[in-house]
Amino acid sequence: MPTVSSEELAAAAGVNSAKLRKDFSYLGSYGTRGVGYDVEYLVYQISRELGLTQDWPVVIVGIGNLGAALANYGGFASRGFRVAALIDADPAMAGKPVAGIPVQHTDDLEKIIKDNGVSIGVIATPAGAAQQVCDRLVGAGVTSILNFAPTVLSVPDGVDVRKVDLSIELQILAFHEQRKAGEETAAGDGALPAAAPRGVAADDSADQGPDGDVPAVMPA
Amino acid sequence: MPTVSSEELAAAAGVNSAKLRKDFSYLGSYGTRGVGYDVEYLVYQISRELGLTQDWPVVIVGIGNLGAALANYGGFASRGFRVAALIDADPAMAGKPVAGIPVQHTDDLEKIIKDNGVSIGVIATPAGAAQQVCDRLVGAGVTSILNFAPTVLSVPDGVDVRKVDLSIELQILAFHEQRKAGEETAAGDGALPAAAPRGVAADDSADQGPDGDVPAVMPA
DNA sequence: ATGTCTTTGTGAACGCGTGCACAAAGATGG
DNA sequence: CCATCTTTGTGCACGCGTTCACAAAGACAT
Repeated sequence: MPTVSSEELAAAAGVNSAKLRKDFSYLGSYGTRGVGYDVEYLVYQISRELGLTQDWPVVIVGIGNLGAALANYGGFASRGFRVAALIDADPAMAGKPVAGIPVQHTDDLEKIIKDNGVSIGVIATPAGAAQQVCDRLVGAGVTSILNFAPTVLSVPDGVDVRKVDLSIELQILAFHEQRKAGEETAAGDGALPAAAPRGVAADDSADQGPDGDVPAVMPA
Repeated sequence: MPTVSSEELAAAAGVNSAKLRKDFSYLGSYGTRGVGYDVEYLVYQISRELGLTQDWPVVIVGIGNLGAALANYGGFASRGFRVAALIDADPAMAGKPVAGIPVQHTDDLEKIIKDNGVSIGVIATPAGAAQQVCDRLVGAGVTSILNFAPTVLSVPDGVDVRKVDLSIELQILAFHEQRKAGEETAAGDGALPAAAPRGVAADDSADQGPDGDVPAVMPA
């Protein structure tokens, strides 16, 4: 039986082994002391807990460049997601296949949602249409929404919304870039004391993920 | 002189006023006790600290659906970003305008970077090309990279990389979705004790952003 | 069966960010 | 010039997640 120890896994992932064991313990204990974790069972358990073993039908609304990019994105299928339908408000798009899936018109949104048992919707429309599309999705039974439009959506309780702002990551890079360059240029006219915010200047670890890394305060 | 108090700002943003004041204090103290913050100066200071007043030329490499979506994305300009060039490996793309900017061939990558003084690069290529493109960008002087390709890039010290995985947000939604549905279905065959991980079950606040919200452990 | 050795699972300590509460600062009015 | 009132700036305490460190559990050899 192939096994791995928490120590090996931790080294490979660059995290603390105790944290890893504690995380695993929340899934229930199925490691064997003195041996480690059964690889196959571990993969299965994590996959199941994360929902990777399920089939999640999703609809993408707004088939512009971004919507098309998402429809073509290969990373979804391997994570248990299946693009059940593409929806766009432009009648000229209707019937045209994108990523092998024919685009359907917004008029049929409710029917599409219900026929496919969709509970997750992706909004890739212009900002102006986002809230309206959101309302219709929720009305049709969608309870989780991934929003790429630059708008804060309001939804009833029980509906999850996650907003992805493509420029925020760039913003964070620019913020760090500015710090790199700012060392020699010193303060300009504003007389900033250049006090180091918590953790920002001391950011040595080369993580590649979205984490608390930059001051959170800033309106849209 | 128009002013705002930390209390007003906090109420509008839905955060704690003390946190807000403490955050502002890291930019240096320029509030007036008994009055509040000078709006105009506050906006200027935050904009400057976040790099919004600067002009950040960026290049986008890989003009597929995603690259085109990024090139067309309106949110960049208002944040101080300017798409200086689009680069693609396909000779058929060369010269063709996307979002009003002519696509240039990968062969000229180094020259383009240097001529435009670009320090931030966006990689929207297929996974296979990402590391190679990354190396060339870094070699040409780019010190910050936004990576949309599903690959962990290795870069020398001093170069920042942020990885955006479009499926992770969906994953998080699916995870919550599963919890919503899982309440009545109870445990399956795996005999999971359904112990509530820290903070996940107790997620009442309806935030819409990427924050520590889901277990971090999972290989790519 | 007994001892040793490896690795898990977890109680306890630590560190850090957030929120509370208050003293200091400055405006404003008498 | 002094009193009062508002709002900032910040020391301190609390809560939570991470890390340490070790006892318990099981495998494996003798």
